[in-house]
Amino acid sequence: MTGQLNQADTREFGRPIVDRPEHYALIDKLERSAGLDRAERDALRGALRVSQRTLSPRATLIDAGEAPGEVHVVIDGWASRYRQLSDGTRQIVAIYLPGDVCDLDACLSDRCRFPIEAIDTLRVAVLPRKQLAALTTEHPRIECALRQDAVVGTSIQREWTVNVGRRNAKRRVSHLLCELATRLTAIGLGSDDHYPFPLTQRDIADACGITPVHANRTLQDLRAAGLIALFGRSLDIRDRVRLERLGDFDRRYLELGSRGAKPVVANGKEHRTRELAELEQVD
Amino acid sequence: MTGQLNQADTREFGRPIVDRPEHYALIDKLERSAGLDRAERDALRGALRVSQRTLSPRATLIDAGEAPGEVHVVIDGWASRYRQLSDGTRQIVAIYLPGDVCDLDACLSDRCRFPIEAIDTLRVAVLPRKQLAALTTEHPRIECALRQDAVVGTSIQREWTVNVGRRNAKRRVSHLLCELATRLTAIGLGSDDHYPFPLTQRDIADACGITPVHANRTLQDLRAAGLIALFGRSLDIRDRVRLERLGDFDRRYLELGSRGAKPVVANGKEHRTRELAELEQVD
DNA sequence: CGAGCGATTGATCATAATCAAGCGATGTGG
DNA sequence: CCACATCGCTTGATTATGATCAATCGCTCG
Repeated sequence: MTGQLNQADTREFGRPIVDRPEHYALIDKLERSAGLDRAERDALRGALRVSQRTLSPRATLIDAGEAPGEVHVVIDGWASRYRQLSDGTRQIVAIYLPGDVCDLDACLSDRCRFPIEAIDTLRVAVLPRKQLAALTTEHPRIECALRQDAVVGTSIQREWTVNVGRRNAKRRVSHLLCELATRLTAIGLGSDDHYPFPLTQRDIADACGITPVHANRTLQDLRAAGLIALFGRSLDIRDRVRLERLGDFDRRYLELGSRGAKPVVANGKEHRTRELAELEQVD
Repeated sequence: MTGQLNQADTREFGRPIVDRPEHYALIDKLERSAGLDRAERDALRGALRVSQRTLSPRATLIDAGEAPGEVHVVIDGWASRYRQLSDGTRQIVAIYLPGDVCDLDACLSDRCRFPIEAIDTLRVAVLPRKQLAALTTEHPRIECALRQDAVVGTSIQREWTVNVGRRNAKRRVSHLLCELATRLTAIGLGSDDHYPFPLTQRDIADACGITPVHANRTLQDLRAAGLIALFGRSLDIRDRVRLERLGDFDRRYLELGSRGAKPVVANGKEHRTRELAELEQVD
C-alpha cells in the first residue's frame, strides 16, 4: 500500500525485477492470441530461460553491422530500434516492450542495419537460431503464433511510416502514446489511463520525426488540452477518447485476433467534417 | 531496334506483356540470393502459373478490411500499398515491383489494414494459403529463400520510416528514386541510369509524405541540379553518385547476400562536414 | 468539343526547425 | 561537502521548409 511512497527500491516499471522471472509476457501474449497447451508453454518458458542478458539503460543490444545469428525476446524493460543518420539525427523505427520479439527473422540477415539499444534497464532472452528452429519444429503451433505476432509487428511498422509521413506533431505524439498504452495494457503493464514511461522527450522526438524542442512544446499542448499528464517516468492519460481521435488511432490493429469490425473509413471522406470539428479544440 | 519508336503496341515497362509469361522475376531473384535447383524452380514456376490476375491501372488488388487468405506475387507492373487517412491524405507505405511478394504472412491476418492497388497495368500470381504451405513444406529451401526476401522487405519498410521521418523533401525523393533504381536493376528492368517510371507526382508525394505541389517543385530542383531527367513515363538518372549521396542511400541494404562491407557511420559524426559540404550545391 | 487528369506556377500561410539561453535535479571528484 | 559538469526539460526569438489556395496549361479520351 505504501508502494507509491518508497518506490526507490522496487520501482522499475512499477514492479520489481527479479532474477529469472517466472512470468513471461511473451507466453501470455501467445496464450491469448493462439492458445497454447501445457507442453508448448513449458517448451517456450524453457527456451526463454536458457540464456538471458541484462543491459544498463542506453546500452546497445545489437550494433549496426553485426550479424546476430540469434533472436532476442524482451523480458523486462523497453528497447528501441533506430537509425543513426549521417547528419547526426536519429530516427527510432520501433519500440520493443516486454513480450516483444525483436524481429523473428533477424537471424537470417547478415548485417544489422538498425541497431537496438536499451531505453532503461533491459532484460532479454537470447535464442540462438538453431535453438529457435528446434523449438518451432518441435512445436509448430508456437511457430505459427510467433508468425502471427510478427504480422502485428509489420503492421505497427507501417503505422509508424504513416505516422511520421502524414500527421502533424500533435497527432504523431498522440498516436505514439495511444499505441504504447494499448500495447502495455495488453501485456498487463499499464491500464487504460496510466502507464510507466521511461522515454525521454528526445526519444519521443526521435520516434516521431520531430525535434526535441518541438516534442516538448507538443507535450505541453497535449497537457494544456487536458489529454495527458506526464510526471517524470509515469504517464497519465486524462482523455483517452480525444487522444485516440487526435492521433487517428485505431486500437484494433494491435488485436490480431479480433473479429467483426469493419473499416471506419472507406474512401476517406465520410468522417471528415465531424472529426475535424471535434479536433478544433486542440489542433 | 525500332522498339523505341513504335512502343505503343508493346510498351509496358519497355517489354511486352504476354499471356502467362515464362519469365518470373521472383524466380530470378531467389535464384540469385539463395540458388535453386531445377525441381525448386519448376515447383515455383508451377505455383506462380496456376492462378493469375490482371488489373487495370489504379484498380485495387486487396481492399481495406479484407482477409485475403492468399499471397500475391507481382509478375508484371507496379503496385502500391497505402493508408487512406480520414483527412483525405494518403500515405504509400510500400511499392511492389515485379518479383515482389506482397507480404508473405499477409494470409495470417484477418483484416487488411493497408490496401494494395495497381499503379499501372498489373499482373499478379495468386497463391492460396494452403498451396503456399504445400509448396514450402515440399521445398523447404524455397521457404527459406522467401523468408530471406521478406527480411529485405522489412528492412525497406524501416528505411521508409526513416525517409519520411528524418529527411527533407529533396532527400526523400532522391532516396526513393535510388531505391527504385536499385531494385529495378536487380530484376533486370532498369539500368544504372535509366528506368521506366509509371508513378505520378502524386504517387511520389504520397510515398514521401509531402504534397503533390511540393513534389513537383522538388523534382524541378533535382532536374535543375542535373541529377535526374524525368520525361513522361521514363526516368533518367544523370548523376547517380550525387543522387545517392543526397538521398543518403546505401544500396547494400537491398543486397541481402553481400558480404564484407562495414557500416559507413558509427556514431553519426565523422562524415558530417564533408558530406554536407558536397551537398551545398543542391541542398 | 468538353471533361478530366497530371503537371506547373505564383502568392501566402503555418508548422516545425534552429539558435540560444536558462533551470532544476543528479551525480562526481577534489 | 561543495564546486562543477551533465542531463533532461523549458522558454523565447527567428528562420525555413513545406502546406495551402488558386489558377493555368497541355494532353488524352469519350
